[in-house]
Amino acid sequence: MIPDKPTTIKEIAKILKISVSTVSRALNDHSSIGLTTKMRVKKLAAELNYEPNQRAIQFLHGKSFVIGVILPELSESFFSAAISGIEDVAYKRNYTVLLAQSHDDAEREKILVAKMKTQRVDGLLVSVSKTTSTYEHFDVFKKSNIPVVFFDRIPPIKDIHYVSSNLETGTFDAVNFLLKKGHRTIGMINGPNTLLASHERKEGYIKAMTANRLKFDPSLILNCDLSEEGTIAAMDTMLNHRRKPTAIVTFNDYVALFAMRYAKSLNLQDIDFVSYANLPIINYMDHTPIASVEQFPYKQGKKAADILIDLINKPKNESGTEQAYYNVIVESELILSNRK
Amino acid sequence: MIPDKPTTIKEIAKILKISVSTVSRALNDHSSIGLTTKMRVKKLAAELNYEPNQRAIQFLHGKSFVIGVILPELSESFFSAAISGIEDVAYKRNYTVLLAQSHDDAEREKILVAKMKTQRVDGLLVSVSKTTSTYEHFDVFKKSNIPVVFFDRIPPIKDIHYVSSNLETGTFDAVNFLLKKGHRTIGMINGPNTLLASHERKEGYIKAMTANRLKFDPSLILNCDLSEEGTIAAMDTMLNHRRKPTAIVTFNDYVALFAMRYAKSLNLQDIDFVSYANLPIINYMDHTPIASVEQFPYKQGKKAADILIDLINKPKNESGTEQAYYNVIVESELILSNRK
DNA sequence: AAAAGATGTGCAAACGTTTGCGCGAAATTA
DNA sequence: TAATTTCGCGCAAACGTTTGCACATCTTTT
Repeated sequence: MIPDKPTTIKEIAKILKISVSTVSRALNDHSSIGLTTKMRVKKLAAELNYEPNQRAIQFLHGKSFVIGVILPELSESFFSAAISGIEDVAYKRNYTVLLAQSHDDAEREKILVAKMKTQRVDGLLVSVSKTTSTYEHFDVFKKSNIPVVFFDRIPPIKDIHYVSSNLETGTFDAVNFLLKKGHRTIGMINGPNTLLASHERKEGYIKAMTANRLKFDPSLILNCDLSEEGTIAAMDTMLNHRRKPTAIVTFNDYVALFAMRYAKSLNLQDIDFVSYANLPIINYMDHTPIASVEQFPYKQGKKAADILIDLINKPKNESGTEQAYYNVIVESELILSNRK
Repeated sequence: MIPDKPTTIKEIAKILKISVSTVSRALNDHSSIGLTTKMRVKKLAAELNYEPNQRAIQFLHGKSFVIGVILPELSESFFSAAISGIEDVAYKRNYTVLLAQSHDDAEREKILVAKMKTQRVDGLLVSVSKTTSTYEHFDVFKKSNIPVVFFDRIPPIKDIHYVSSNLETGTFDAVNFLLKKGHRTIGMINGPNTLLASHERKEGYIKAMTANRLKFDPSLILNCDLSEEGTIAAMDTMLNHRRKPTAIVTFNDYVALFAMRYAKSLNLQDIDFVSYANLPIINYMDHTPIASVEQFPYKQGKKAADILIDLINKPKNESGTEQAYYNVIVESELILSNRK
C-alpha cells in the first residue's frame, strides 16, 4: 500500500550486513569483490527491484548523459525526421534527449538555451531559428566547455561544429539527369538569394551545364519568395521566356506543387519537374516531380548526434592544441520517382 | 583558459566569509536573512555567473521536473504535432521533455519504459506501439506511484489515465454534411475491425443516417487494411455495388489518396470524398477531399501533458480514497476544405 | 533590570552513489 | 617459517544544495 520509496544501495547493505561500498562494487562487477558476495548482492537487488538512482550518479559525476536538442518546429517533416535520427543515436549510445522547440522565435530560443544550460545538459544540438540574428546566447556553453553542434540551419559565424547538407552535388546530378534525358532548356525556380541554399543550387546548376559543354543562361534561373504567388509569377516569366524550358528545377516541394498545379491549369503537361525532397507524401500525389534531391534529414540528425556525443566524450582538449571543429557535409542525392 | 567549473554556492560562501546556508537562503529570498547580506550575495552570484546545479537540487528533492514521452514514430505528422503540444505545455509549466520513440516495436517500447524509470522521470506520457499486446511493463510506474498518461493509442486495460479523440462525433458531422449536400448513397472505406477507431467511425456513420431518418445499409461500409491494394479492392466493391455511392468517407488521408487516384484513373470525377486529417499538405494537392475530420493532435498533446503534470503535483493520494482516473475525450471536428 | 521576543547567522545532516585508501586474512613465494 | 603478494572488504570523503535546529546579538516588553 505504501508508495514504496525506491530501494537504495544502503538498504541492501544493511540487510546483508555489509558495507555500501561492497554493494556498489558488487553491482558494478568490480574485480575486487568475491564471487559469493556478488551473487548474494545481485540476488537481493533483483528481489527488491533495485534500480540505481541515476540522478545521484549524475550528480556525483557531474555528467547527465542528456543531450539538449533545440529545433525550430517539431512538426515540420524535415525536423521530425531529424529528431528521429537524433533519438536513435542517443538511444544506442545511452544518452537521452531533452527536447525543445523555438517555434522560429529568437527570444524563445534564447530562453531555451539558458534552460538547457541550467539543466546541465552534456551537449547541445541546435538548428537555429529563422529569426535568430545574434548568437551570444550560445557563449555560455562555449565558456563552460560544453559542446554545441549546429545542423541544417547553421549560424554564419566562425569556430563552430556543424553538420549540413551539400545541395550543390544533388543539384548537379539533377540537372545532369535532365540533360541526359534530352532536355536542353532547363529552368530553375530558386529561392531568395539571402539563403545559402539558393547559392548552392545555382552552383550545382551551372556546374552541370558547363560539365556538359553547354552555355549557361542566367536568365533561366529565377528567384522566388517561395509563396504560391511568387511561384506563379516565376512560372509566367519562365513560360514567356524566348527559350521556353522543357524542364524545371524548383527550390522545394511546395514550389514544385504550386508550379505543377499552375502548369496543369494552363494545360501544359509536358514539363518535367525536379524538386528537393521535403514532403514525405509527395509520392502519393497525382503529379509528382520525376526526381527529387534528397537531403536525408534522418541521416543528418544521426550524424550530428554522433559528433556531439563524440565531442562530449573526447578527452579534455589539452591546453595548447588548437581546437578542431567538425564541419561535416552530408551529401544530397538525386532520387528518381518510383512512379511513372 | 581553464574550462571553468561552474560556480558553486560554497565558493560564494568562502569569498564572502559566510556559511553556505546563508548563501542558499539569501539566493532563495528567505525571510530570515538580512537585506544587506542578501544584496552582497546576489551581487557576487551575478558576477560569478552562478547557476544553481539543478542536478544536485533534483537529487536532493527526489524530483526531476522531467516528463518522459514515448511515441511510436516521431516523423509521423500526427505525433510530431502532438509532441509539439506536449513540449509547449512542459515549457510553460517548467518541465522538460525526455523524448523517445518506439518505432512501433513492442520490445523497444519495453526497454524505453524501463529506461525512463531509471532516469527517474516524474511522469510518463505514452502512445503505445502498434505491436504492443501486453502492458505489464508499465506496472513499475504504477508500483512506484509515478503517473502515466496514455494518449491517442491507448491500451485496452482498466484503471489508466488517458486522452484520446472521439471520432464518432466528427464522423457524424461528416456524414451529415454529405447528406445535407444532397448525397443519399454514402460509402465508407473503414479500417480493420480490430481498431477501436474503426468502430467509432462506424457508429458516427450510423447515427448520422438514422438522425436523418435514412436506412442504414451495412453493405456500404467496407473494411480495408489501409494499404493501396486494399483500398483499390474496396473501391472496386464499392463501385460495383448496386447502389453506387456518390460520396465516400475514408479511414484516413492515405486511403483517400489511393481511392481518389484510383477513381481518377477510371475517369470518375464525380465522387465526393471526406477523410480524416493526418497529412498537413493534403491541401496542396490537385484533388483534395472536400472535408476532413480533424483530430487536433497538438491539442491532444497539450491536454495529455497538462493532465500528467497535474497528476505529478497532486497531493499524495490519501490512503483510502479511491484513485480517480482521467479519461478525457478531445472532440474531433469536421473541417471543410478551403479549396474549391 | 530582567525576561521575552525578534533578527540574523552558522552547524550539520541528509539525499544515493562511487572510489581512493587502508587493513586484515588468506595464499603464494622465497 | 618468514616475507611477500593477492584477495575481499570497510571507512570515509566527495558531489551541491536545502533545511531544522541552535546560538548569539539586539530590541522590545513587563
